[in-house]
Amino acid sequence: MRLTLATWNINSVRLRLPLLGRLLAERQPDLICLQETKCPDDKFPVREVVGMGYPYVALNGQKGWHGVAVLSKLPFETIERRAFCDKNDCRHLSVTLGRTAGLADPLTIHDFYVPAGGEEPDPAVNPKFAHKLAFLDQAAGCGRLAAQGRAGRTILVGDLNVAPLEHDVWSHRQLLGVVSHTPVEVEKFTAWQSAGAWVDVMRRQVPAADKLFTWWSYRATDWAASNRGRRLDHVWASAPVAGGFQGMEVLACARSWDKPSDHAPVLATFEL
DNA sequence: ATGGTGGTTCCACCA
Repeated sequence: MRLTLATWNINSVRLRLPLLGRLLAERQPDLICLQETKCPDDKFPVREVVGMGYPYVALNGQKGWHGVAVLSKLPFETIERRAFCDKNDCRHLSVTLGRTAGLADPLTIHDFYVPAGGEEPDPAVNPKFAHKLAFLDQAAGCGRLAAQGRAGRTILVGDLNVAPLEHDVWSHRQLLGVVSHTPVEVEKFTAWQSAGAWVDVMRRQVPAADKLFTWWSYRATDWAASNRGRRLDHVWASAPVAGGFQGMEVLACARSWDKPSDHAPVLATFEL
């Protein structure tokens, strides 16, 4: 069975519902993981999403900010929401597809929204950066998650808010001191990836020496002309799933849609 | 050097 999944930091699902409709109509992924929905669960546009052909909806949202959601054409066996750093932030959601989705062996999909970390890359003076580092440590230290990466059929996606490789940013040298690309974050991010032996499938397709971005700041006058991007959104797969990886695409054109998110959707296809 | 949210409806806080 072929499964296409998408991940997208949509930066307000209610404001960008028409863009979500366009993405789903044009690309028809089997499942999409959203981040920064900025929407409490009781205000989520479920009816509209069902009308777009996605009858299965899992939500972990809150008022104002953060928030993740999984929309699917295939039914879920289970839904889980995990809290990190003893906060009630809505930053994680996982679903399992199984027999009812036509899969003999279950597949678990994790949707993460890692804290951005603020401006100042010093945990001693910036509690948001301290929170980001603690979150990465906790994610890396989560034994169940690591076990799913090492032994299970699992995919982990989301806005992980770290650009780990030199060519995941427009200028490695100029961003070494900028939150998202600092050595301390990259070290913790890599430790998380190693703990679960996760395969970075985006980089399986695009060599590490080539630039690869998923996010472009709103602050640039012309995002495409300056192309000062970063790869903040990721698709990780456990080895058995990565073995069936068919390809991925960063839908950079969505960054030029009317009233866009500052993140582009990423689509990935697997033969399961 | 922009954009979204929510309450202070213009401004703080977050990304």
